[in-house]
Amino acid sequence: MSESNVRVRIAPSPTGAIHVGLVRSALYNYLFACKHEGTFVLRIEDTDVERSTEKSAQAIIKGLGWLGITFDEGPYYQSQRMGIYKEYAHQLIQSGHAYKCYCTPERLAEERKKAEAQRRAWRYDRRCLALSEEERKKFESEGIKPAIRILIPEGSTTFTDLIHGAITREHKDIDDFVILRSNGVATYNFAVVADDHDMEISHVLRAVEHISNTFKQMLLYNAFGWEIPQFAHLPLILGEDKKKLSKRHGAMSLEEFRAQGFLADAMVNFLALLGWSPGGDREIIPRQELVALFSLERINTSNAIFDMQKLAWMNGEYLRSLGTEQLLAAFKDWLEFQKISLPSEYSSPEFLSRALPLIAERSRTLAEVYEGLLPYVSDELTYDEEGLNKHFRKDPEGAKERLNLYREKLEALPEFNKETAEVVLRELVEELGIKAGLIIHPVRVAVTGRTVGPPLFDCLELLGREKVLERLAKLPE
RNA sequence: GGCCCCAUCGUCUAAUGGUCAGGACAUCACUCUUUCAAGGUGAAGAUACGGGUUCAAUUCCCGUUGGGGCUACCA
Repeated sequence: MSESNVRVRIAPSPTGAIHVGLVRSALYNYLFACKHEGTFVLRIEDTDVERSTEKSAQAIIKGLGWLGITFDEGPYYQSQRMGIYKEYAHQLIQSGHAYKCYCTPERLAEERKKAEAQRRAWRYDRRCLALSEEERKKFESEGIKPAIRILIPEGSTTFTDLIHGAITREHKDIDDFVILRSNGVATYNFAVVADDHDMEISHVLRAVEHISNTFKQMLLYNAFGWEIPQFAHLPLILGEDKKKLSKRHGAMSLEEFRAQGFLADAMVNFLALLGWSPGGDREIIPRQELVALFSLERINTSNAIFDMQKLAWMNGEYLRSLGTEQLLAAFKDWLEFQKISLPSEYSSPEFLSRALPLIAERSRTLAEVYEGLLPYVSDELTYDEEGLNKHFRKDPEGAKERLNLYREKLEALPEFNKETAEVVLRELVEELGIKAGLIIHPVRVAVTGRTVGPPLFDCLELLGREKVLERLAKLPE
């Protein structure tokens, strides 16, 4: 397969939230396709009619689109290819590679249970392989619909994984697995092979849990006489408890990350480095460079634990690197995603372009930016307990007096801005012969409710004189 | 149980048959500073264990242990 014919795919089941494992697989496929100017196909595995929804399929497209991961082809839907699978399955019976099985699920389950009790591996015993025409007729007349099983030949199968190297498995360890259920619906391994063949997939990049499926799938390719794609099995992403990521891990869906205010570029950068490295010490790598640097050979073999702390750090790096305009756009996008609207007087670019950079500088996520913005856009202040204790309750009268003096100076100012606000504060400090902190800290608590935030005089300017005077007059208890 | 995959600081990782085993996140200290961030400086912290091969192994081989995956008429 020449590199110009690279065709890759992801094949998610549309059954709920978008898992970061899927996102990472999608990203690697995407990077690989971009790098080789190949084609990236989306295939929706919706054969599980009970759980699959079109809404979920759309969410996958939208979510990956947010990250800038886009498809060249598809989505194809497996549910629309049922007839094809059926035809292929019968083709395999014709050629002697598959056979009908009338065994009841109950009998199979029982045999399996028995084997387990004896600590013995259970393989299908091929009871239906040598059925006579008569016996078959009898089952059919009883209304029993057969499943179709593949006939696994003797021997062993080896493939060269692009990440792990050669892997071998003995056929005696593989069951004559069902390819078409008695209800006529293809099983996963069968549909995957039919699809990957029909869609001319050249490289299958998927999670390492599929290694054992690979042998089954290769047996199917061989039975059809089809060309076998290359395989690369990606290491797993584990939760902080070192367990495979699952619903237990809570906030691990793409939507959740977005809701928490992570940036698409940071997510992409972080995920790219979780299981792959370009070598050397680089950490912050823009998208275009990821494409240029990406290679299968440098994908790691061992599983990786998802480190929220590092993601948060990286997101902060990206957040701080944003220009004012980009920051505004990202923030508005986030507000919209969260269905939050700011009071109209505070949603102007004029105000936000002054406020956001000050706050973003000390934030790691857009949710934190919003949190930091609250004192400036909301009429209600909640005072930080620690701040009250530290700056008011120790000496209530003194604090009140100092703040009143400062308030008077601000009120008398011919022009109110951060420079003049600082000048009069320095004056006052000089007059009283005290340290600046004795005024600065209580003022910050009085006007923002908090002990932390942007430099005080920036805060004052942002709030505007009216609001500052009002909040200084209404001191917290 | 059977089969398969994996193993460098707490975490993500780099590196080489000969290195003081490097970087980043997190942690701690110092610094900067009106607070908080950010920044700067520094500290602590890893080749799982046991055998080989070799002048030399973290690197190659085997085993042990540990972790993970699969073992369905789920995907």
